Amino acid sequence: MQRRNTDQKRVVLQCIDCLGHATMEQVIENVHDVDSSISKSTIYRNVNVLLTENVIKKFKMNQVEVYETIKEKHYHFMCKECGHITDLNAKELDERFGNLKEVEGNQIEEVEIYFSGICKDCLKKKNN
Amino acid sequence: MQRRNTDQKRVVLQCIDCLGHATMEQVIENVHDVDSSISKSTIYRNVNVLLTENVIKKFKMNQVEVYETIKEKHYHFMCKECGHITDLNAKELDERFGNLKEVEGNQIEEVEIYFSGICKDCLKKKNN
DNA sequence: TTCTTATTAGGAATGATTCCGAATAAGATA
DNA sequence: TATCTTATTCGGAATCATTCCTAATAAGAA
Repeated sequence: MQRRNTDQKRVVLQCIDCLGHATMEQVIENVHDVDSSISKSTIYRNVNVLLTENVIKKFKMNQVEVYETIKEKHYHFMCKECGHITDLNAKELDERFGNLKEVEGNQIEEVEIYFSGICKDCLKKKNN
Repeated sequence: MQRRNTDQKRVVLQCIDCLGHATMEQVIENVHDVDSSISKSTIYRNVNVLLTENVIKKFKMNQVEVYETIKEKHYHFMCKECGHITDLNAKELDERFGNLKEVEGNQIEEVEIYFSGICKDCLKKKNN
């Protein structure tokens, strides 16, 4: 099937990209801020199209489903206080986690890691 | 609120326990095999009760939401060929992952790790 | 055994997501 | 540029998992 580029698809991608991390609810809200005539079904469809095109990806942590555009490899940290998700630089963590190829006879192809705790900013607030 | 033990709750827990890892669909099916008069809403409610009581936990990997009883700490490996989930012994992995307390200024309290790839059994089949 | 009230069955309500069909428009072709 | 094919859109209906509601039931304390 020949894919087409539409304004609607561009808006959906742009919203996910500039939000950084977004729930479906936030994507819909943001898209409607830009153009409220874009229907929900179009937003859902384009999110799925972008997922199958590997332009964005979806993950879930602490019960929250989140979309983001695919950039360099990194990990996620969610703050239990403020709920904010921050990207963690992959380098430092990859040295630790990246070279695991086999565990108990099973061949490992992917490792998903989600960190949670208290973020830098909330730690500061607590110490004041 | 004073919690009560009911047959329905016991059946729900027993089913999750002996299934090892179960989707909600599998839990419902299994509970109904034992006693088809237990209503869906009762199953859902008890699963949620067991979650808040920290008797079972829920996690999601590769788009599949799974329930299991809480036992010793371990990690999960999902096979991309057969879809089966196996537990990985925590010891070996904890030495590697367990002692990370801080990354980029954020205080880490929990680390969730999900492995996927090709399991022992599917590797064997491929090599035959 | 009695009494309080947490729990249940079962069906209705909810809400997120997908489906559908006629209208529109992307983009290939001449 | 005009024409044509068909992917995409809108928007409302359909779907489906989950939660809510209410009268009836039963756990477990007294």
